Amino acid sequence: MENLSERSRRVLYAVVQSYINYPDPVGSRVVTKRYSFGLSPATIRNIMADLEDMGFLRQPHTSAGRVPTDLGYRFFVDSLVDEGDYFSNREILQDLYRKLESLRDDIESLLSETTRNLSVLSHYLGIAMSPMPDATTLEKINLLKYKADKVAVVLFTDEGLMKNRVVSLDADLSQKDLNRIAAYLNSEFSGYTFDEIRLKIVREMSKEKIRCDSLISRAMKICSEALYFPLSGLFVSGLSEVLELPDFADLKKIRELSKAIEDKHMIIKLLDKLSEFEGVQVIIGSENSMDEMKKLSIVVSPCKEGSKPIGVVGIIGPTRMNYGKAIYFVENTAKFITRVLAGK
Amino acid sequence: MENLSERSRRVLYAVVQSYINYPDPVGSRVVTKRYSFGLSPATIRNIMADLEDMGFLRQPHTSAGRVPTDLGYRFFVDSLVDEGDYFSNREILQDLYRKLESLRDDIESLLSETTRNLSVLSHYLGIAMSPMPDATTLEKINLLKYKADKVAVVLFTDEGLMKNRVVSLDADLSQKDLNRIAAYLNSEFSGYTFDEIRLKIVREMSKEKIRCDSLISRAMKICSEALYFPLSGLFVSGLSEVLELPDFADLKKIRELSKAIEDKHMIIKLLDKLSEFEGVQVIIGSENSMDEMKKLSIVVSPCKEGSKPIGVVGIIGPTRMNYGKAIYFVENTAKFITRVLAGK
DNA sequence: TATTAGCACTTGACCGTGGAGAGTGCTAAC
DNA sequence: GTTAGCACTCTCCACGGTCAAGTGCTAATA
Repeated sequence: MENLSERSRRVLYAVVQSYINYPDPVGSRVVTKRYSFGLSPATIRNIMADLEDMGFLRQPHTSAGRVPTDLGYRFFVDSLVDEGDYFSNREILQDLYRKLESLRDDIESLLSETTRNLSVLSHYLGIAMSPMPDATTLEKINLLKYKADKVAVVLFTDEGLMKNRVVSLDADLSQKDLNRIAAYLNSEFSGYTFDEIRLKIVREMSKEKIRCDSLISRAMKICSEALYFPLSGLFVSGLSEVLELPDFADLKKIRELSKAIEDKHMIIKLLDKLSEFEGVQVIIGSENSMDEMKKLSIVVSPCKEGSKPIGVVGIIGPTRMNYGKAIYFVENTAKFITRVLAGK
Repeated sequence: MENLSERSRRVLYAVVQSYINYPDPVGSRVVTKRYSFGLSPATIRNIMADLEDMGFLRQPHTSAGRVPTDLGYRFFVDSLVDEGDYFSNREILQDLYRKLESLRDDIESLLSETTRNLSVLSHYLGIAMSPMPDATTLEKINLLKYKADKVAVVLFTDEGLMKNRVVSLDADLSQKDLNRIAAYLNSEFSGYTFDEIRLKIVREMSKEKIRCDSLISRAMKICSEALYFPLSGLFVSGLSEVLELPDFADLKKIRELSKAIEDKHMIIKLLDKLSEFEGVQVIIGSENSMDEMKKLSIVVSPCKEGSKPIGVVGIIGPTRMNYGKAIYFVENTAKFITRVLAGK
């Protein structure tokens, strides 16, 4: 990448730019016309041939123009300087954030509305994930009696998230009993991550088999059931937006896409991995290790409170994506969510 | 419909049956071959022409076979007697229900897994909706202190549903205060539907302006905020299943479909209307008043406890749907959900 | 009178052809 | 090093002709 001449860079940049704006392979003529180089098409052709040899461009077929490879996009994204030509969007975003702010106490709605809005603005898929329960720490646990043999377990996490589950009991405990159990659980588990708590429970339970203190073992049982969360909260929206793009004009690609976004486990795994890093990240096509995503690009940013991840927002689209815009939206939205969740 | 001869009925039935199994327009020949009438194709042609005049069939183009109209499907569905040739599915369903039973305490997961399974079994879209909060009645309300200025409101409804919301306060109330407020709210609102409660709140609040008892007005404020639910829980899944069908082979239809299922409000409105009725209902194509659904069919059944709706499950697919199978699945699944939620 | 055989007709699907257009690589000239 | 010119390649699309399916109609038949 370093051995690219300034001129070659500019050509590559122009090709990517043009292809992002118009979904047609770009030929040497349009490069000279749309981007005023002082060069003839023939010269550009030579440069483009070089860029192809280096793996930045490719030709769909012999007599077509060139299209960026994933490597080409990578170069483009890396050399993308924030040009700030999205100021026109700034006000739209501000407006949007004002509206979303009212959902600050309902993280599920907040994220789901956020993805919807991200998808409408960007015309790609909007995604968001609330933090993985495993990595978050328990602040407080409450037990509420509910019907004769059921108890509602309400969990508060340190980042303002609330989870709840109903657990069936094998006996009819009074609210007083439950309060005692809750107090015990709080003294044992408060401040630990859910992962740690699960471990502790396993250890305790094996001990309990011997001592068989019914209150404690009951407490453990309730807790271990309550900690079973089927899925982290994942929100994806904007399929109909994406279907309007020429990139998904044929049935095969649509099927791939729909399979990809139905496989929530895969996306969660992916986002979870990405949530550890700092700032906006761009994963382009084949850079992605997940097979289903090898023809898509992802722009994500974790929302962090200090160094602790408290969620992820992002955009999924074709590799031919307007990365500048996507990064701008994701970056600002992540900041907004961080502010709302952590803030005040 | 009554003036149809037995013979015509049989032909119509055969056409629908054949078209449901093979997505090609059916001609007079296949009717005679696949369904052993003692008649020649020519005779069948005459009958089919009559059926077309009566609006049960139509021709995609002059030299193609016939395809049922929505009216044709309607006839088919209405004269569908439960033939019980789905016994082979009975065991699959039993297995499935056994697995789902473990989710009995988590209505969200239960419904979401149910739709996923319905879609895989039927190859259509599986849908489910938890009851509309408006029509359900409050059993108990709990307030839990959470951070300095926030309170978690946990609502139990009579049908085993639990909803919760975090509400911000303008003052730092102790848990004791909250308990008093909760007790007051329970005494006032327990046993009423959320709709009624909303009304009562509005009335109370206007009175309170004058009397200005701060506890009560605070209670009302908390309650009214907590009662704002953004959406009833709607679950739709199986898009990738549906995309395999020949009925959604072209881009335009896929776009329509994806728009339709992204418009959750529309579906909720629709299901809500349908949840009032008894038993399995089939809405075929243009019978549906919603524009987005005019090319789709819906098979739904409410889950009821006594006369009170506690949810809806169903299937959405093309009008060329295997209605027998769909009805069988929906009927049994609705019974299962009813049993799980109401039961025991 | 109801049914059927026969036939002409219509239509969409399929397939090869051929021209237009776009874009290339190469060569030779500047 | 750059560029004009040119032959070449490839896709796209419109055209036309054949094929098969299925129809409606008419006349013959039971």
